[in-house]
Amino acid sequence: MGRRNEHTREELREISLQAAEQLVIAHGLMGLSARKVAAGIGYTVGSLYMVFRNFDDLIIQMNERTLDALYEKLAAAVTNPPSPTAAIEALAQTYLAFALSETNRWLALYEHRMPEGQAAPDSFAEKVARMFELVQQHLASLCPHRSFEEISLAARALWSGIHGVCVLSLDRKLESIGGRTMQQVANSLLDNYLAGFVAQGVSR
Amino acid sequence: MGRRNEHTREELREISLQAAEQLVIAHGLMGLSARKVAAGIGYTVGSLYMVFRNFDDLIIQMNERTLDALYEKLAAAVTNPPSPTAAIEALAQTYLAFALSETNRWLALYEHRMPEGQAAPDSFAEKVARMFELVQQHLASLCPHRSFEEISLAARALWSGIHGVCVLSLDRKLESIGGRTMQQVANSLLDNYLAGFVAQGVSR
DNA sequence: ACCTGAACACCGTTCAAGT
DNA sequence: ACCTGAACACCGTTCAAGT
Repeated sequence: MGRRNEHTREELREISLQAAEQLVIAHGLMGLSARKVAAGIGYTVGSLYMVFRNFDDLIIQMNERTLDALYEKLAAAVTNPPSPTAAIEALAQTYLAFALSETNRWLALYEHRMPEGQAAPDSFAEKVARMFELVQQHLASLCPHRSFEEISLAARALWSGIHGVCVLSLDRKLESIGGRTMQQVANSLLDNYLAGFVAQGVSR
Repeated sequence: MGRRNEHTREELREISLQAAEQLVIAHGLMGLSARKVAAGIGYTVGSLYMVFRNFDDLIIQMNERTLDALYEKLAAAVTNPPSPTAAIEALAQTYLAFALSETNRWLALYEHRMPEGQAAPDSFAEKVARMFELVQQHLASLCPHRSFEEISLAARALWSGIHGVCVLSLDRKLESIGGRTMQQVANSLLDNYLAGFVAQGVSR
């Protein structure tokens, strides 16, 4: 057997990642397996290893696409913002909306963990950093007199906070009862933090 | 074979959960398997199903123990607090310290997901709610004139925020660079949020 | 009633063998 | 060079069979 050559390596990679995405969208990261991806594209499991180093590599590459899609939406949401505050609120709102509409793909971003010793590739870390800088940038516009240190700390705190709201809201297991929407909680976090941040110096 | 009767059902459950805990502490949730737990206690895999409905049930019960341990530390940290603000800061600090020292057990709490349709048992949700109420209680002391609605929203926002700081700090994959400690980021979140919350009305 | 051992249906990964 | 098919070492889960 062999030598079908219907697809180039790049095409094989492309349809594999598309198939993986569909499986995750439909059944979450737990519903994803190398064998199912292979079946979905009409190849044998073994052929995936021509294109991906291993299963984690496939997941990481799929997740990088999700990060790209998320970044596009975030960047689009803050082109020509009316004010720095509006920009930061738009970033938070867009992040929440993405987590809500693309839930399974978004969940897969942090459900997946690297094996014990290994770390995610630099390309992955860079895509995360790129999103983080978006927050930092508009926070710097809001408080031009603050030092880089202060801005980066605040950006990290806000970003972590909004992320935490998503995590706890979408994980039904950890979700504490009470009919709050993600948006309400996120707005509370954002507004009160920014009020404190603008009014007083950044803490200790 | 069979009828060894060395342990009662309750003892079997106990040593299984202890073995599971050890495996998670050593190698994370990914290093846990029913077969390894069985090997660790000197039984066959099948016998675990006398005590646990399935593998998820074992994990949930192990995680409930972690929640208990966490709750003990949180509750102990806020007996006779000098002030409501100090109490809230102590809760955050204790939560961070637990995540840092018991990292793999803490990570297992939210790395584990229920299968597609199922939800975690009520006992699990109750333990989460109990921790949440601790925050709510001391936030109410801080702002006695605020409505229950406002307090619960603020508690949820703060709790989510602190949780987000932990998540992003401990997940090496999503961690954005910058030499901030978890404590610094959490303090920024807490202090600025509380400053905003005390100063102005709770947002929109 | 308790526990085993084997079976079943799944995994990720490798690799000799075919074209 | 590409791809398969089978093998390997693992999974969670079930259950007839033994004591």
